[in-house]
Amino acid sequence: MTCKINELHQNIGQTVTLQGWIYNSRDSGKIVFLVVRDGTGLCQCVAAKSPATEAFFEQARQLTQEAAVRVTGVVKANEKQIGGHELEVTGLEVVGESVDFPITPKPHGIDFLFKNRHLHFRSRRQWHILRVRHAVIDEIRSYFNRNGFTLIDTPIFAPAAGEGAQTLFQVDYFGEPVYMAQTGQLYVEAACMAFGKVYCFGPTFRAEKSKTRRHLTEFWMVEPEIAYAELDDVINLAEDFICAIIGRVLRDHRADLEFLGRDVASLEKITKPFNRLTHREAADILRGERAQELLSKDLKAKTARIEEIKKLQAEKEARSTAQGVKQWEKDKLVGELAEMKEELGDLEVEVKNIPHHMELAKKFDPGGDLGGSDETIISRLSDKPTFVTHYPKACKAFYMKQNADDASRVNNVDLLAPEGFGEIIGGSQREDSHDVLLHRIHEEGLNPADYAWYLDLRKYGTVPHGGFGLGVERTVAWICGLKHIRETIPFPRMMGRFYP
RNA sequence: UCCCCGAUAGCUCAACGGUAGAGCGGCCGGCUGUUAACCGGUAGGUUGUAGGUUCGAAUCCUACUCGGGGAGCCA
Repeated sequence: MTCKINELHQNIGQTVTLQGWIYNSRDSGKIVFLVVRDGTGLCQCVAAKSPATEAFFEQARQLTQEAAVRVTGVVKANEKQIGGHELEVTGLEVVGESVDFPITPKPHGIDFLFKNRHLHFRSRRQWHILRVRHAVIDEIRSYFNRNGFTLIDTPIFAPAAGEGAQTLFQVDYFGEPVYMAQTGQLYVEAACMAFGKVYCFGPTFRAEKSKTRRHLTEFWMVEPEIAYAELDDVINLAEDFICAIIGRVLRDHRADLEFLGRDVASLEKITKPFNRLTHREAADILRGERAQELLSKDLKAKTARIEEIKKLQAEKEARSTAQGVKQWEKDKLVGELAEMKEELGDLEVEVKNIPHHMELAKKFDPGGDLGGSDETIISRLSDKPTFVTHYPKACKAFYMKQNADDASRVNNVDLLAPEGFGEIIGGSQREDSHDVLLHRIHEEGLNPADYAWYLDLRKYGTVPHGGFGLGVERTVAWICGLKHIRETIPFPRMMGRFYP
């Protein structure tokens, strides 16, 4: 009987066959330990040399990393092992050999791992992350589906430049220039006038020349849009939606988060209501004492941590080269030293940047956009996500609804994830007045002819409406507590990386 | 577009301007409870590319390529 590793607990004492790949193997001459993975988990399979195992024992001893195997054996409960089980092997079939699998259980560099991404996500950490991604995407779809939204797929080839044309990938479309979509928003606006509540969900493309831990050139975005809605409705939807996603991951993927070392308690604090600040209030915070205090406290903590690491480094380095220390301990120390070196590098960059960020915050222009460091400051002030609303019109897109009380501001919202993870949602109420919208198109120097169909929406029964976009990878990075977004997508596309 | 850092064996890294090394992985051998197993042996290199300085360059200088991080911009 074939069986998946995550079903082993139902089969204790039974003889089952696992179909999988060798994750790691060890042998001591007369006993072989095979760690097998099958996509649902890991299981250690043990074969001791005996007349019963004679037929396959030598073969088992020579199995290499990632060889494909069918392993038959008796399921034993064993609390000490991964998953709490062990398989006592009674039969083995090699389905596919594996020669010189490049990714070993030892540390590798990022460049190497992502050049081998097609093999990299067989490893445990990546497997846990991509399972969380799956759950996040599944919850996104089911949240909207159970709340009366209709899925509207929007085109990837888009005719005109929406906003900043420099950030669009241009494609030759039978001799005409078209652009890879960087949002489906204009189209879902049309669709919500037909269906009331809609969402689109797919890949979007940005040609931003950004080489940072928060950027991909191809990423997935979900964009709900609702008719008869004002800014508060958009915010309430976003808040409820984020809680649903977090709740789902906490319910079904706690073990994945724990493997990743995520502080689950901080995710449990993500409950309604989130913080709400206007851009003006955010500006006051940034320019005030609170931001400076936060940053100088941060600076002190990080400087102290650097000293601590340096001390530890010296100790571990001495121990790792000392006489009579076992090789396994040296290996462990080398690994720890590599991690410390990385943390130290990060900390040094941050410590270098903090004074600059303090300056930026102090001099923050209340009429300008929030920069990356400003977002980080705001998002560190609380355990909960923070909505920042009513940005200056000048730094936002033409389609955002002009505020009724202050024409220099728009009814928009960004959601900043806590712990410094930054912006994961951008949204707004849309401009529903034909004349104001047309005026804004002119103001931005855009060609009204390109937006004729979009302006039509304001001519035939225009209503207040709005929506937002949520970046899937940034959300997954936040939930998993990852510092780099590239691990959250199976095949990342970044500046200078499009293989495999 | 700008700033900082890096490139040495398949991988992760060492090497004062003076003969290029270790660990892992591979291969061979040993070991009946291993957890990144361990022990012994073995193969493996045009030091990213092109110039320059020098008696002598992995090491110093210049340019380029590629990668990492950050600014701007953004989800």
